[in-house]
Amino acid sequence: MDKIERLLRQHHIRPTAIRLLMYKFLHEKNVAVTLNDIESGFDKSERTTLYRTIKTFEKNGLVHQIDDGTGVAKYALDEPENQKGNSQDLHLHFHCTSCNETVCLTDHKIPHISLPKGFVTQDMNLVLKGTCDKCNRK
Amino acid sequence: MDKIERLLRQHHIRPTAIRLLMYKFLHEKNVAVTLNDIESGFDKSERTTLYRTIKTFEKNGLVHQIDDGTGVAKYALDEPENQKGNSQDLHLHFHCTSCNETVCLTDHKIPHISLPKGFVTQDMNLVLKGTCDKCNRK
DNA sequence: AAAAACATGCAACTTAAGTGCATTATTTCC
DNA sequence: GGAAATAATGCACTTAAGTTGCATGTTTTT
Repeated sequence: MDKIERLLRQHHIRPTAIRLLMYKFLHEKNVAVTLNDIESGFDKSERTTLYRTIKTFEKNGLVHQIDDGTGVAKYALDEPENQKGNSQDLHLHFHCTSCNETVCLTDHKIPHISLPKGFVTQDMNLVLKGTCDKCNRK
Repeated sequence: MDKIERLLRQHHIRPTAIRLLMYKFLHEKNVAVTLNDIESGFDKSERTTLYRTIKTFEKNGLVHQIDDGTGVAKYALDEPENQKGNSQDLHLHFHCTSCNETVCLTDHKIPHISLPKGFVTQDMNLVLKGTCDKCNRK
């Protein structure tokens, strides 16, 4: 409890009730969640607040937004190892078209790609799509 | 003119006036366009029609949709060499955060990526973000 | 030329994202 | 500790993109 509070403070986020709850919520999930997912998990609070909360988390480097091609933004906690270094976490994401879940594959880094002359890369986004381990076992 | 008509027919698309115009429009551009871009280029026609036209093109393998992270779907013509083979065109896209243009880098293929056991990949999406050659020259 | 199939245009709906502003809670500073 | 300042929350509303239903118009088929 104290631990989460300290973590939020480290990121310059005031640890309000909702924020603590949302952090726990995100922490329990091991998949990326949409704002709707979050909303469903919080009967208490209101969409706008949850929206602004996740945006605050994002701005302060606690979560990253994932664009998996479904057209809806998803969010996942930054892993601690990525939080330390200020290097951007260029891990890839896997989107399962069967269960619609998206997971971070944090230990799969995106390979370096050489571009035509004049292009400067600042960021990248790689999403693999297919069926995940859970769905393939069924 | 006839050439485009034949091309559409080859893709089982009836060559109506709007479709011919849209094909030309897409062909002239060398960047991916949004539905809004198309709309702006066609005072004549209506959003719904343009929407359905581009979707018809997509369904019949004439264009591919690109999700560059801006939250708006973009479309670009499939290159002829990709049309022949039925292998999915796994080229990558570059999105310029300065001019907001997105281009297909068709000769840059996405490298193979090995996944954890149980994951089966069917498709993938790689978008690099940064500044393009034109913007860097300015 | 009539029937069938398809394309187009208009209106309306859905969903997600985002903003303005009043109210409530938390810090800061004396 | 209490007042002022700052920030968080909740509600209503707006925007933007995508999408569908249906009536009308056009093309194809026979």
